Amino acid sequence: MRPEDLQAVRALPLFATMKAENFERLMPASFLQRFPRGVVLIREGEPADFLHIVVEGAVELHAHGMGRESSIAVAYPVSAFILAAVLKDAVYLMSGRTLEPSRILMIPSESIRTIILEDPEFAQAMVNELARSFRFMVKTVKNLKLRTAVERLANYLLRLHEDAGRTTQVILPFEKRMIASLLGMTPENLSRAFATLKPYGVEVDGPAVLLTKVDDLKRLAKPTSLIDDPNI
Amino acid sequence: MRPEDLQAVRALPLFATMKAENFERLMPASFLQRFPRGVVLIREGEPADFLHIVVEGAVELHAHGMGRESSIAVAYPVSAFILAAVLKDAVYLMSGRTLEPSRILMIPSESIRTIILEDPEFAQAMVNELARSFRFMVKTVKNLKLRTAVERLANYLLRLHEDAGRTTQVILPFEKRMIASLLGMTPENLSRAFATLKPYGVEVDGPAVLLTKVDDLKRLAKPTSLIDDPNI
DNA sequence: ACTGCCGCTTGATAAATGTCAAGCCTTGAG
DNA sequence: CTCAAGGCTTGACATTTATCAAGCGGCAGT
Repeated sequence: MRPEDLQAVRALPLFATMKAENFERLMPASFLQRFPRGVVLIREGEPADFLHIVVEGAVELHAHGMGRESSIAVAYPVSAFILAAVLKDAVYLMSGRTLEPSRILMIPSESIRTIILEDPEFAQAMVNELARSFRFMVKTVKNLKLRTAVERLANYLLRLHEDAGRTTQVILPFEKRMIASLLGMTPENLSRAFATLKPYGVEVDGPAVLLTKVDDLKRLAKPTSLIDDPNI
Repeated sequence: MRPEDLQAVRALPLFATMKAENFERLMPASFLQRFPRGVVLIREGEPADFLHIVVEGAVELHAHGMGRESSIAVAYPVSAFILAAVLKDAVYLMSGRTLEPSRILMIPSESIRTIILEDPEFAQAMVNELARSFRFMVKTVKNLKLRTAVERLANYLLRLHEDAGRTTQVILPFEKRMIASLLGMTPENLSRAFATLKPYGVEVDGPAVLLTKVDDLKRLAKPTSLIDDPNI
């Protein structure tokens, strides 16, 4: 790995607190690699030989079953994905595919499991990442079980709106079929959900969406921090 | 806490590996308490002041929203619930209610967060529990997004069948409306799902269910270890 | 510029799921 | 024993969501 990359990795929250000697041990066996868009990094069912960390870009986590496929989440910098599989020395439960050209840090699982036992600060960083991931999944389940498709879309748009600084226009970060899959519906149903939201001030033009009646939309969506706030 | 209880707690996987001195520090501030059935132990949105561990009995974890309610999981001995909230010093994302008379060990969150930094073995135990919980939630999401209600019920029955030692008869562990909520459907829909499974050898008599054509049921349910095996 | 592909939308229809209401059966209290 | 309450089931119906098919429109490659 190049010196400047090493320095950048060392600055990541996951590695900033660990002991220097352990960082020295971890890195030589690791790779920081660039991937183009659309590369499958991991496949569900395979043993978790490496911990993957998104340093740059974005990775879609998705799963298969019953002849269907569904997106579960999108991992952004800087977060580890499939950390739980690595720590349990188990197989991946999800597949991972780059959504954009990305830089991925790959660390041998074995090293992670060794050092986590010896470095409390590193263990603490791993615990934080795991806890964050767990809570994200709980929110995902609540979103799926308590809301209809239209409600999920409305809340998703409101979240984009918040993240964009409450501008009137938000830009959908992915293709619509990807958003449909993330929200647990078919692309056709997403189109119809957008149509349903028109009276609530949602105007779609390709990847751009205007939210002209945010208050009305909120009354419909009933956002709650216990589902929609990524920082809680 | 009584001496024999202390001993039992010390033997739990979560505490068996930690240093004796840290165990001594943890316990005095903790309670091991009996609760009757139906007691609300924690409420979503409240700050996570205590880590709760089910020592005996069972606890339903459920969530509210949009005027609806849904069961997310059931915690059995010996597992911690809401561990992530404690570690992040955040609010609970789920409510917890005893399903049976239960013994619950309550440990101040503050102590957990302190000792996890000092005791690598304890941190490791926490990491294991967190990783297990995370993977459970991933499987829950896959179950919800990839399967229909009938398929979820079929797989649930097959799991009970496995757990019971592949006997022809399985006993539903909860009231049907609770199972319906866990599986993400209404009680009415659960009744109809049972009826749909009749041609696949599923005969219901109150809480007892006969599985007379397990192979047929499996062909319908298509169980996969990546969703249905709790130990993977 | 043409053209084929692909993502998206729309319509028609089907399937899945939820809602409301009624009735059955068990259970527990009086 | 009687009876009320609650859990469960069933029927009728409404709503939500998926499926299938067609067509639109932008975009990349020839």
